Amino acid sequence: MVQMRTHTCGELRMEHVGQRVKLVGWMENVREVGQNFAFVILRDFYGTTQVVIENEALMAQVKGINKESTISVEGVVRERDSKNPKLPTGDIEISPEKIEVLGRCRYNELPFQINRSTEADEAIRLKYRYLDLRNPEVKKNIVLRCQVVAALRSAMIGEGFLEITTPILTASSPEGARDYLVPSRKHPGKFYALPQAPQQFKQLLMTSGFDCYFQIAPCFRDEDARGDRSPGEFYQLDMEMAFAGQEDVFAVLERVLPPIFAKYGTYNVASEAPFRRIPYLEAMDRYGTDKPDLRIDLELTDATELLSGCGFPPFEGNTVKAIVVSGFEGTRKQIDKLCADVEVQAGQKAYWFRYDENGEMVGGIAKFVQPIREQVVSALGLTPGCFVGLTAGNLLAAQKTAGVLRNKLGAFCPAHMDRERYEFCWIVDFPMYEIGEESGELEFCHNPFSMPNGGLEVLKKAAAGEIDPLTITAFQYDLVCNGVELSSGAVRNHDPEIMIEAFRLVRLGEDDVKAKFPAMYNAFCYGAPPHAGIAPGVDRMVMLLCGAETIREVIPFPMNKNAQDVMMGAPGAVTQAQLDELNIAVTAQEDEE
RNA sequence: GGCGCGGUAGUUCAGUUGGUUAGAACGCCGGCCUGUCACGCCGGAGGUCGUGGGUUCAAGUCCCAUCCGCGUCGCCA
Repeated sequence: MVQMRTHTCGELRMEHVGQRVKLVGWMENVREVGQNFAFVILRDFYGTTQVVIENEALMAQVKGINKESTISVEGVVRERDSKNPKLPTGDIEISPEKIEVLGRCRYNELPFQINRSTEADEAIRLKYRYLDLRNPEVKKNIVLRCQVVAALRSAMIGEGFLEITTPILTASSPEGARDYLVPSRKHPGKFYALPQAPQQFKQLLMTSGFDCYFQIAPCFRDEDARGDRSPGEFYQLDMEMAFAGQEDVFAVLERVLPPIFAKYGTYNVASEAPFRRIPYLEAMDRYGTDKPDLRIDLELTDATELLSGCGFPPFEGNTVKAIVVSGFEGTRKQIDKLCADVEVQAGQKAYWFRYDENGEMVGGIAKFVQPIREQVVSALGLTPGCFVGLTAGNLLAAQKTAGVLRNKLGAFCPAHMDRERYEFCWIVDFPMYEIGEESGELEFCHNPFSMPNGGLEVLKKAAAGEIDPLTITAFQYDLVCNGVELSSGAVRNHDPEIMIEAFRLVRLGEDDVKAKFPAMYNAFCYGAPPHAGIAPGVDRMVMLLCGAETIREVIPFPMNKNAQDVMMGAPGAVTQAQLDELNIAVTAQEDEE
């Protein structure tokens, strides 16, 4: 068989000069620099190689080929007259004898220029994703993703974990996000659901006696998108360990992640084990969020006692949080922009004043703090040149708004944020219960599978009214890196008795537990091991590693914000015959374009 | 669903208090050019200003409605 190529476009060097070679690739560019004299740039996955055209026949042929056609070039490698040190193959070029078109590009005008695709509108990039991905800059994120996934697999296997796949077609789960449903042909009126996570399956694997499980698992949730949340589907490094607790899970990821972040990351500094553990309440208090960016050295100060009575109406009777920024250099315009951004993102206003070089309170709400200047200076520890950002509201609103303000201030002040690093932390001790905003009643704060700290005893005390159920914490934890929530995990509740007691506090009985999670409840009645796990998001991890602005840059074929694949035309209409077979009647229809 | 920003040439954008024929860069087409590498120079084609109404002598520009995209909040056990 005749070889299609002898080399790739990235590998020819001076040592190959004189060899006869055959290259294939996309015709990226033609630079005509004289009559019957041109340079053709050939690109494949591995790189680019220059082909020099020096006679009338080949010139005529090349001029008849649209850019981005695939071609094969057969010729001799020779040293360049003028070398290009910027290119790995910049010392050589191909003097062709034969050029053949393999796949003609029928259009001389593309939707966007390949090497500038990242500048084009994202909707067009997604529609022509196969062209967008030809751009080496775009492609490299996907390549990185493959490398990271391979490294994660190899590290987890090295830790003694087994990769086990779990079903994609499964049962709808009553808790959590909205499910993607799949109709059942053989069972009219019944539906499968795509898993929101392999949660129940991995716990069943533990009950089956597999000791350490992991999976690069696809997860499906029908919820709206965000910059860091792809609609529809995403991947998790899902893992679970039997006869293990919180610290065992932490130890595994503390061994697995830092080397991968150090090797594949944009920044090569990553936190070392053990990562900082921050209780949930402390994180909210000091950073105003449960996913703090620890690269920012600013913290929240409570200024309620100091300022709620200062006469500024929004502070009256509210919690007030302050962020003191030393050495602040920002113009009035920049401060206004910052506060406006906070308001858009947090939905609440931020206020400010400055303690200037002359020891005067200036700007923003300065006139309210001027009368109590000395108390303010000593309580907040102000030094001349300090900026003070302020938020107010009920405790949670003041904290959350301050959390947003803290991130903006960090981004604005390089002196207070060393970007070039990966800062990990564990957020621990999440509350088990909360008062639901709509119901006004006690509800599970995160998920009902977590083991309460204190076990059965603490739940019974709460049921008896001896303690406030809101003070119960769960063995539930988040892994956070640079302000991004990488994953949630928990020590699971493996004891049916404790499970029933936990549900009883939210007014659900044993029957409800059995009805909602039949497989797990039944399985746990046959002797379950204590177990714990976690599931870091693969997409978000890769996003952090390559410094991408949106999660779509690390997904080969992402959907748009409205959960549509405009390239494939999904979701799309189906035939009446298909619907009939599934016993499905469509009651409303979107207008077709 | 709420709020914010945006939609003008193939692409990215500019377009003044409403006022002549809606511009630029890149791309495309043609010509010149024998060492380019973001090649260069000259010329050319290319527009339902998202869509529909309205105000006006006159609308890319002002008003109303609507569609689409992105961000954000809700949502994401």
